[in-house]
Amino acid sequence: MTDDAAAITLLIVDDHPVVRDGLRGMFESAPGFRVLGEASNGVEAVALAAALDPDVILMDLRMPGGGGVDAIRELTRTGARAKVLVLTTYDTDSDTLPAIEAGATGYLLKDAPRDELFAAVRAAAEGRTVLSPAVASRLVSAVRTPRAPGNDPLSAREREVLALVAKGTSNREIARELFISEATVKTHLTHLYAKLGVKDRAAAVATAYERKILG
Amino acid sequence: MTDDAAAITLLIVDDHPVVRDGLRGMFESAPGFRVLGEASNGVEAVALAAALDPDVILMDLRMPGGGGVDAIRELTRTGARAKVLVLTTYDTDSDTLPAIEAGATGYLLKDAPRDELFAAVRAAAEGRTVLSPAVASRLVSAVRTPRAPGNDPLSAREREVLALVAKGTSNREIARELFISEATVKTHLTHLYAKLGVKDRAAAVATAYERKILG
DNA sequence: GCGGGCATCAGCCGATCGGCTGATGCCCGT
DNA sequence: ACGGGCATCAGCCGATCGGCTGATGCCCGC
Repeated sequence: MTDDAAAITLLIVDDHPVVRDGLRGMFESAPGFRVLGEASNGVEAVALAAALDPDVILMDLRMPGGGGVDAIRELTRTGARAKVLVLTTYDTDSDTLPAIEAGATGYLLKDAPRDELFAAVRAAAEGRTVLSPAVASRLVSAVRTPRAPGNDPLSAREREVLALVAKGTSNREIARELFISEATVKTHLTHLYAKLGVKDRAAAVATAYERKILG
Repeated sequence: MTDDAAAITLLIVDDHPVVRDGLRGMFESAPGFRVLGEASNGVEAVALAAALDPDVILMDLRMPGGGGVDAIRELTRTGARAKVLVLTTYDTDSDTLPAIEAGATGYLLKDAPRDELFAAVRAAAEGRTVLSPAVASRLVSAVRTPRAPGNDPLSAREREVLALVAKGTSNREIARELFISEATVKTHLTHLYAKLGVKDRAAAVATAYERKILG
């Protein structure tokens, strides 16, 4: 079954051997697919993609030594023929949008059923976009809000709250510090999370440092 | 009562007018004290301290436009005669140790009873150190642990966890990402909090950026 | 004068976090 | 061989957080 002439050829990229084995086994035991190789990080992936010229690359994000997003960007830049199907563990992954912007054809969660995975790979091979429901809904909301989810300036009050958060101040303490209620602090936080495109205070602080809002 | 020749002269520094009024009223209605002036930030405080030459400066930390710690450092550097008594709202304040290092003579919480406050000011005027119990216990634990609570290098694993925290990853997600249990993630976090001298993930991320561990 | 951004507040809820206590195994340096 | 740093894990608990829904008042620009 590995020499099916019409088979869709695959490259598997994941830093976890267990996952690679699982995927390989799954696709090798199904008709219509052929696994050409495996890579354990983004750099390897780019090299192998050039050497093996697969139809579809199943790619994890967040790998030591060459992140997935960078690899996708590189593949896109060099005009690789392969379609990239991102296969990640959590939809909460903050790299969702960057990955798609970088040129990923699809974005699935690892807990997707086998059949859904097969269908997704076939769809990706044809260039059709496949998104898991959670990611899809996130995308529409991102589009619905035309603001660049990154360059939205924070209000003075929001920066003030953020600065205190960076010092390890709790919401209640921030409230007393600024003479407002805890509810208001939470509102400010919710707003600045949205503006920064993050989901908790730790990531907000990190993003703020990256963008020179703090520091 | 404001022209008592033996009165202890005071400078009140706090960004909240309410607090300044409260302190002024408290000390003006008590014998043995004379309030020379008020400042609402650190810069003002340094200037007024030079002009008025008070015995004791009651200083809040965390003020807009010139933080309290910087002001204390400046006063110490210029060899001001005044003793600085830090008067802050929470003992959770992360500036506790820096303030004392900078040269503060005492450190009290604002909810201290009047008499305790008076006694503290008298003690400060004589150069004796006064610490609120919470701060005192923190100090001993800081001394008990001879490591500089700031320069303790993180282990590779701790840095790994911290980097994920900065991306907004939850403990559970980090656990799966690194193939360890959530309990272990929490252990790493507790350790790196101690090493960085912070109390939550947001402050850890901020400190890591400040020290170029991240970014 | 109306929409919209901003700041303020309320209450509920489940999820997550952080503290505490305690334990095991590994490796390294003395 | 012993101590110590590191990594791993458990369970309990209260505190905190973040999401959700909804509301008010202010000010500004069109």
